[in-house]
Amino acid sequence: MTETVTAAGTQTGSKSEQAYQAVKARIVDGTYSPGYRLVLAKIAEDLGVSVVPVREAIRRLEAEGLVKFERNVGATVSGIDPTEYLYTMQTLSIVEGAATALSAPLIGAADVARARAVNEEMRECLLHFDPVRFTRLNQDFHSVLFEHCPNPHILDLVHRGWNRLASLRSSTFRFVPGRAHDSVEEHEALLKLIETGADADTIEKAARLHRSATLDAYLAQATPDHQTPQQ
Amino acid sequence: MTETVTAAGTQTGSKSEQAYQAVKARIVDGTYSPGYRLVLAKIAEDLGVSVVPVREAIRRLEAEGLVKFERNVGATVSGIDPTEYLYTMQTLSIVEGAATALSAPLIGAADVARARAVNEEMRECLLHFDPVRFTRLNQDFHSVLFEHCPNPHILDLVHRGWNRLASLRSSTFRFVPGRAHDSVEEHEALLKLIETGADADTIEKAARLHRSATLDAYLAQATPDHQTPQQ
DNA sequence: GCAATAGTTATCGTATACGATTTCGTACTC
DNA sequence: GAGTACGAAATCGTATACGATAACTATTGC
Repeated sequence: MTETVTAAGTQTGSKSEQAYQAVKARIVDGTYSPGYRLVLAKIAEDLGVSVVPVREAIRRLEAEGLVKFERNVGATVSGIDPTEYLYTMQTLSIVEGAATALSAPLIGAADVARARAVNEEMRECLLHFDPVRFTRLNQDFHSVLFEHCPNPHILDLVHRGWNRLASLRSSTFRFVPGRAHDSVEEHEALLKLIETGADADTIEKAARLHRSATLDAYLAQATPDHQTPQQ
Repeated sequence: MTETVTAAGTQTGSKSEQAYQAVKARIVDGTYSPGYRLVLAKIAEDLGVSVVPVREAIRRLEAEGLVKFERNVGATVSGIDPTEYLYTMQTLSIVEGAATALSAPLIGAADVARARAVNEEMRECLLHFDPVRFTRLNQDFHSVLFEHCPNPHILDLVHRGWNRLASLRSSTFRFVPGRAHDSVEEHEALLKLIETGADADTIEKAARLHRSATLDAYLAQATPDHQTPQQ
């Protein structure tokens, strides 16, 4: 559950799929960092397949926003500049909010207990802080909440956003010290809302704010003062 | 503005792009209706290109949900069964709500006037009802609202949803008589909210309900009575 | 007459090959 | 010495070819 976030159903076994998984994994785990030039022939050789399936894989990754493809030039791992980051986080805020609200009525006591256990692990993790582990736990926490999501389309959008963020190696938690602590508290508050059967609107708003707060924290440290980053 | 809804930047000129546009157009305009079997070699011949770019185009369409692709079997135009329709409309409700709320502060008096003009055209269209024209005007109306949307990702999600729905030939308006009338009134109410500078929450909620109401109308006629269509 | 199986056909998946385009380096001119 | 033009190398885009897989059909046995 902790590794690469895989989305919808994909056929296994095909070289194309194999290439897709391989390249995606390398992007998400940071082997190919933003700006890395993806040369079809080179990747094909590395994976022991021809260029055709590799090309197909790259275009799939492009559709997911992990890769930027330019005609007759080639593909590069798409970094997320501040503007893109803002777009992605804003979108995530919306779809995560919706996913949480839709899932909430289907989350049982056992699920809440699991999520709380993960969150307590995160709380402990705050002491001798490890951003990588913290980020992974954070994803686990939300995965528990979302696993009952009744709308697979929305869930898919959430996963895409996560992969997008993962391609940035640097977790926001690393840069904004207080954020990790706040995050744990927000998780607990969210669980309380779910337990008490709060209405969908309240839960959605809380879930949105949880993501927005991370975005705000990022913006606060990224843009020293007055200047708004975009629009 | 009224034709196929095109999304983000795509390279022109390539055979692959050409195939993508051609097949997409045929799906959206109904030449290839849901369930239609898309044979790569046949399409390639029709378009005067080889199968490779066609294959690439098909897979792009698959990523957008317009086509269903099965390994070693082939591609078919993906119809939307009631469940898929529900997922799509629910997702649209959310992203359109967000898109409207985000756009609202950027919509000027001139834009409102244009939107209102379109809406009045829709109102007239109610008299001698033409579902196709009505649907197109409906899209125009919302396009005016969204053209200032500051987040291209969200706008893209809206467009994808629209294309998905377009692949169903049958507009909801055709099946649920009262819906078209209500829709026009909801548009006007939405414009009033935007004009008066209502807060984002209010606008978002109104925009969501606008879409949800269409979904509810569909469900009401699709499932005669008690039975919930899914989950 | 029906079911199971073997053979055939249609279609996909991938490899290889080559033309097209871009990029980079070098030489030449001003 | 700087800028431009030419050429070579790298890489992409697409066509063609062939092996692999699944769907279809006919035949055989019960």
